[in-house]
Amino acid sequence: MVTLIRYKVSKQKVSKVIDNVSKRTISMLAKELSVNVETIRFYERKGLIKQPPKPMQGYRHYPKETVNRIHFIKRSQELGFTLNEIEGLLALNDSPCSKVQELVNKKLIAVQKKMADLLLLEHALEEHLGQCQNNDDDSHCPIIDSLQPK
Amino acid sequence: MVTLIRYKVSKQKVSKVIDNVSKRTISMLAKELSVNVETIRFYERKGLIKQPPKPMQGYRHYPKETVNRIHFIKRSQELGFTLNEIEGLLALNDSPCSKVQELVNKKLIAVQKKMADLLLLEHALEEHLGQCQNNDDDSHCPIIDSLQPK
DNA sequence: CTTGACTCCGTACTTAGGTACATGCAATAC
DNA sequence: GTATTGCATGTACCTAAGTACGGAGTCAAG
Repeated sequence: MVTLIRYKVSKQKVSKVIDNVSKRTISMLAKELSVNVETIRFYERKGLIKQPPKPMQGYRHYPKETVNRIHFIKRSQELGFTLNEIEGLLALNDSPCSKVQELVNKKLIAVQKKMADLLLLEHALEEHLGQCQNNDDDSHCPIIDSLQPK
Repeated sequence: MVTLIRYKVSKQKVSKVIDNVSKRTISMLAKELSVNVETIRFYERKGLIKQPPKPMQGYRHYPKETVNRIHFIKRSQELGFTLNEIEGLLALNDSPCSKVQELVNKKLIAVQKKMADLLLLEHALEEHLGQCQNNDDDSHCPIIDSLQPK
């Protein structure tokens, strides 16, 4: 009987059909999410995801839940949140909306501040470049001079 | 004779008058530039400034040149250059203007790219916050949902 | 049955820009 | 003359977000 089943339906196919009970090893999880295996281990060490128990026999396998969780982490990272902040977001799962808004708003303000800084920087760099427009002597650069004291 | 001179002109005053031969120890240098002593040592290790020779007796003293050099470093940092890039800038001291322009222009483009990224981020964050506007249920936040997969 | 690929686990290394500490000696203050 | 700063030197530590490695165990294919 057993051999018959194994003959007809390979483990690979089973894993694709019955998703939440499939043997999703760490490298399969990594591939599914396009992240490095080491990154997953790192998140485990950080406590961002919980490590599934190791069966007496064989390797650990990861539930769909872990996939979702890492997905959440990655999306939040795209929004510019640090892992520490994401830890906070994850803990906020059923928290009042106002709390979440507070965090997101803080991040928004930080982003806006960073942009303002970069705008100043942009102008300063442009001004420096402007000095070179009126410079006939290519062997010496006014930018270097203007970085020198006094 | 010696005592007479020391009586009339204190070491402090001498150090202010004859600047390049004054005994500028590392902590005086640090104070002059408002940087940490450890930072100067770090720059020495990095090769950004050269360590003056240690006299047989007493402590090292630093020439005005080092003051200028660290000044240059700090100004360049304000323009967003990394220490590695500044190493390049310092080497460019008498290089053609076009080379310097190239470096500065590269930095300008990087700054502009970073700003564009942040702008997208800003919109994304604002949009997430917008979802909360139409949310009556403070006990559950739509932002969290929208970070979840599918 | 052996080979190659994968997992597990702990630890170390990476970049950037410093900061801190431990030890020993030098110089200055009182 | 001693106590307190200050310097010299080397090494370790810090954050962030991973990446790499070494050794042992395990699994699957040929």
